[in-house]
This record gives sequence, C-alpha cells and structure tokens, in this order.
Amino acid sequence: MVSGKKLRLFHFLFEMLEDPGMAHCLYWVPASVGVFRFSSTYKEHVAALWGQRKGNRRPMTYQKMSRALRNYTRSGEIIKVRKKLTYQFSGATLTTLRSQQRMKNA
DNA sequence: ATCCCTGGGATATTCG
DNA sequence: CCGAATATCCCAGGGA
Repeated sequence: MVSGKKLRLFHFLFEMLEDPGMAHCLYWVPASVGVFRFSSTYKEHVAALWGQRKGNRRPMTYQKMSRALRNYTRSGEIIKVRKKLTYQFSGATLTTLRSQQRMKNA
C-alpha cells in the first residue's frame, strides 16, 4: 500500500509540469496546447520519481513509463506527438486537469 | 552497425 | 473472483 488513493500517471506528469523546479526534465512546449516534452538527459529522473511515488519494487525507467504512456493512446488521455520525447494531453484530459488544479488552489 | 526512441503483445501485480 | 491501471518483460522497426 502506497497511500490509499490512486494517483494516475497523467496526473503525476501534470504535477511535474506545473512545478517550475522540474522544468529541466519535463516541460510544456510553447505554442501548442497540452503538448509537453521530456528532456533526453533527465527523462529517467522523471521515471524514477514516478516509480518512487508508486512505491514499485523495481526502479521505473523511461522505457517502462513510456509503455504506460502508449496505453493512453487507446483510452485517449494522452496522444503521441511525432516529435522526439513529445506527447500531448487530449483536450478533455487537459480541461479536467486544469479544473482540478483550480479547485486545489481555491 | 550502434544508440536511442517508438510501438505493442503477453503476462504479472496491486488494489478496490 | 473480477476488472482497471499500470508494471514488467521482450522483441521488432526506424532514424540519425
């Protein structure tokens, strides 16, 4: 048991993106709504943090985290952008994420 | 050819 | 026991 409440991968990534301190490893791509990119140098750090947050037995890697990201293609939360290490939240997912963020800050 | 990124099937695990 | 959401494993394809 990690904490009791489920934290989804896309929620975690959104949190990282909203944290200025994480900008060196994960950041929004200017000019495109909901598009973000991993730093090729620190992508493994983001994965490691995700694995720690979930309390996984074995360390999380970008390879495994990206596999989970590809599953979102089927469910529609996130789609892959043709550019390297770049993905995009679907409009609906982004709307949900942003509204939840407002409620938290209110 | 090598490295790195990408795509996805199969199976295991955790939790409600 | 069942299903959702990964987690883990693994292999293949493509581009610089």
